[in-house]
Amino acid sequence: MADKNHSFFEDVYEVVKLIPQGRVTSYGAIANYLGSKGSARMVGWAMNAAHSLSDVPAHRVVNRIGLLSGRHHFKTPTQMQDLLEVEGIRVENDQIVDFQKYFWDPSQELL
DNA sequence: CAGCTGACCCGGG
DNA sequence: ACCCGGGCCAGCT
Repeated sequence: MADKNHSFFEDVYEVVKLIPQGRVTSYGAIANYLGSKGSARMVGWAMNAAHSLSDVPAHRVVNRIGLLSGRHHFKTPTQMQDLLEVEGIRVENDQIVDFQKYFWDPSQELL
Protein backbone atom coordinates (compact mmCIF):
# COMPACT_ATOMS: atom_id res chain seq x y z
CA MET A 1 0.00 0.00 0.00
CA ALA A 2 2.91 2.32 0.52
CA ASP A 3 3.77 1.44 -3.04
CA LYS A 4 3.76 4.62 -5.06
CA ASN A 5 2.69 2.73 -8.14
CA HIS A 6 -0.67 2.38 -6.42
CA SER A 7 -2.53 5.64 -6.14
CA PHE A 8 -5.12 6.39 -3.48
CA PHE A 9 -7.77 5.52 -6.02
CA GLU A 10 -6.16 2.17 -6.77
CA ASP A 11 -6.06 1.35 -3.07
CA VAL A 12 -9.74 2.17 -2.79
CA TYR A 13 -10.53 -0.17 -5.65
CA GLU A 14 -8.56 -2.96 -4.01
CA VAL A 15 -10.59 -2.66 -0.83
CA VAL A 16 -13.92 -2.41 -2.62
CA LYS A 17 -13.11 -5.53 -4.60
CA LEU A 18 -12.67 -7.39 -1.31
CA ILE A 19 -16.17 -6.61 -0.07
CA PRO A 20 -17.95 -9.98 0.14
CA GLN A 21 -21.16 -10.47 -1.77
CA GLY A 22 -24.18 -9.59 0.31
CA ARG A 23 -22.20 -7.18 2.47
CA VAL A 24 -21.76 -3.40 2.41
CA THR A 25 -19.38 -0.81 3.79
CA SER A 26 -19.13 2.94 4.05
CA TYR A 27 -16.94 5.58 2.44
CA GLY A 28 -15.55 6.61 5.80
CA ALA A 29 -14.68 3.05 6.77
CA ILE A 30 -12.60 2.65 3.62
CA ALA A 31 -10.89 6.00 4.10
CA ASN A 32 -10.15 5.11 7.70
CA TYR A 33 -8.68 1.75 6.68
CA LEU A 34 -6.39 3.50 4.21
CA GLY A 35 -5.21 5.90 6.90
CA SER A 36 -6.91 8.96 5.44
CA LYS A 37 -9.80 9.33 7.78
CA GLY A 38 -10.75 12.78 6.55
CA SER A 39 -10.71 11.75 2.92
CA ALA A 40 -14.08 10.05 2.88
CA ARG A 41 -15.18 12.41 0.12
CA MET A 42 -12.31 11.28 -2.05
CA VAL A 43 -13.50 7.71 -1.74
CA GLY A 44 -16.74 8.84 -3.31
CA TRP A 45 -14.83 10.56 -6.07
CA ALA A 46 -12.80 7.39 -6.57
CA MET A 47 -16.03 5.48 -7.00
CA ASN A 48 -17.03 7.90 -9.70
CA ALA A 49 -13.83 7.09 -11.56
CA ALA A 50 -14.24 3.39 -10.81
CA HIS A 51 -17.60 3.40 -12.45
CA SER A 52 -16.02 2.27 -15.72
CA LEU A 53 -14.40 -0.74 -14.08
CA SER A 54 -16.60 -3.82 -13.87
CA ASP A 55 -14.39 -5.32 -11.16
CA VAL A 56 -15.35 -2.70 -8.63
CA PRO A 57 -18.73 -3.32 -6.98
CA ALA A 58 -19.50 0.32 -6.21
CA HIS A 59 -23.05 -0.58 -5.23
CA ARG A 60 -21.71 -2.16 -2.03
CA VAL A 61 -20.45 1.20 -0.80
CA VAL A 62 -22.92 3.49 0.93
CA ASN A 63 -22.74 6.34 3.42
CA ARG A 64 -22.36 5.94 7.18
CA ILE A 65 -26.07 5.51 7.88
CA GLY A 66 -26.70 2.99 5.14
CA LEU A 67 -28.32 5.41 2.72
CA LEU A 68 -27.84 4.90 -1.01
CA SER A 69 -26.35 8.33 -1.54
CA GLY A 70 -24.73 7.40 -4.84
CA ARG A 71 -27.69 5.83 -6.58
CA HIS A 72 -27.95 8.72 -9.05
CA HIS A 73 -24.51 8.04 -10.43
CA PHE A 74 -25.39 4.63 -11.80
CA LYS A 75 -26.73 3.99 -15.27
CA THR A 76 -30.22 4.04 -13.85
CA PRO A 77 -31.32 5.40 -10.46
CA THR A 78 -32.59 1.96 -9.47
CA GLN A 79 -29.51 0.04 -10.56
CA MET A 80 -27.80 0.28 -7.18
CA GLN A 81 -30.84 -0.85 -5.25
CA ASP A 82 -31.51 -3.70 -7.65
CA LEU A 83 -27.97 -5.04 -7.38
CA LEU A 84 -28.17 -4.97 -3.60
CA GLU A 85 -31.51 -6.72 -3.48
CA VAL A 86 -30.20 -9.42 -5.79
CA GLU A 87 -27.53 -10.07 -3.17
CA GLY A 88 -30.17 -10.44 -0.50
CA ILE A 89 -30.02 -6.95 0.96
CA ARG A 90 -33.37 -5.25 1.45
CA VAL A 91 -33.62 -1.58 0.58
CA GLU A 92 -36.56 0.60 1.50
CA ASN A 93 -36.78 4.22 0.46
CA ASP A 94 -33.05 4.32 -0.46
CA GLN A 95 -32.20 3.03 3.01
CA ILE A 96 -30.60 -0.37 3.68
CA VAL A 97 -32.68 -2.42 6.12
CA ASP A 98 -30.64 -3.75 9.07
CA PHE A 99 -27.59 -1.88 7.86
CA GLN A 100 -25.50 -2.80 10.91
CA LYS A 101 -26.18 -6.45 10.23
CA TYR A 102 -24.67 -6.31 6.73
CA PHE A 103 -21.98 -3.74 7.50
CA TRP A 104 -18.47 -4.92 6.65
CA ASP A 105 -15.65 -2.91 8.22
CA PRO A 106 -12.30 -3.41 6.44
CA SER A 107 -10.19 -2.48 9.45
CA GLN A 108 -12.18 -4.88 11.59
CA GLU A 109 -12.79 -7.90 9.39
CA LEU A 110 -9.99 -7.51 6.89
CA LEU A 111 -6.77 -8.10 8.74
C1' DC B 1 -5.34 31.80 -11.96
C1' DA B 2 -8.70 31.38 -7.87
C1' DG B 3 -12.62 29.51 -6.15
C1' DC B 4 -16.41 26.04 -5.75
C1' DT B 5 -18.10 21.51 -5.64
C1' DG B 6 -18.85 16.96 -3.94
C1' DA B 7 -21.38 9.13 -4.12
C1' DC B 8 -18.65 12.19 3.46
C1' DC B 9 -17.78 12.35 8.50
C1' DC B 10 -17.04 14.11 13.17
C1' DG B 11 -17.09 17.25 16.70
C1' DG B 12 -18.85 21.42 18.93
C1' DG B 13 -22.57 24.69 20.33
C1' DA C 1 -31.50 15.91 21.47
C1' DC C 2 -30.90 18.95 17.11
C1' DC C 3 -28.34 22.08 14.17
C1' DC C 4 -24.20 23.94 12.25
C1' DG C 5 -19.49 24.41 10.77
C1' DG C 6 -14.93 22.69 9.51
C1' DG C 7 -11.76 19.46 7.15
C1' DC C 8 -10.36 16.62 3.38
C1' DC C 9 -8.29 16.85 -1.80
C1' DA C 10 -9.00 16.00 -6.93
C1' DG C 11 -11.36 17.92 -10.80
C1' DC C 12 -14.10 21.46 -13.06
C1' DT C 13 -15.76 26.32 -14.10
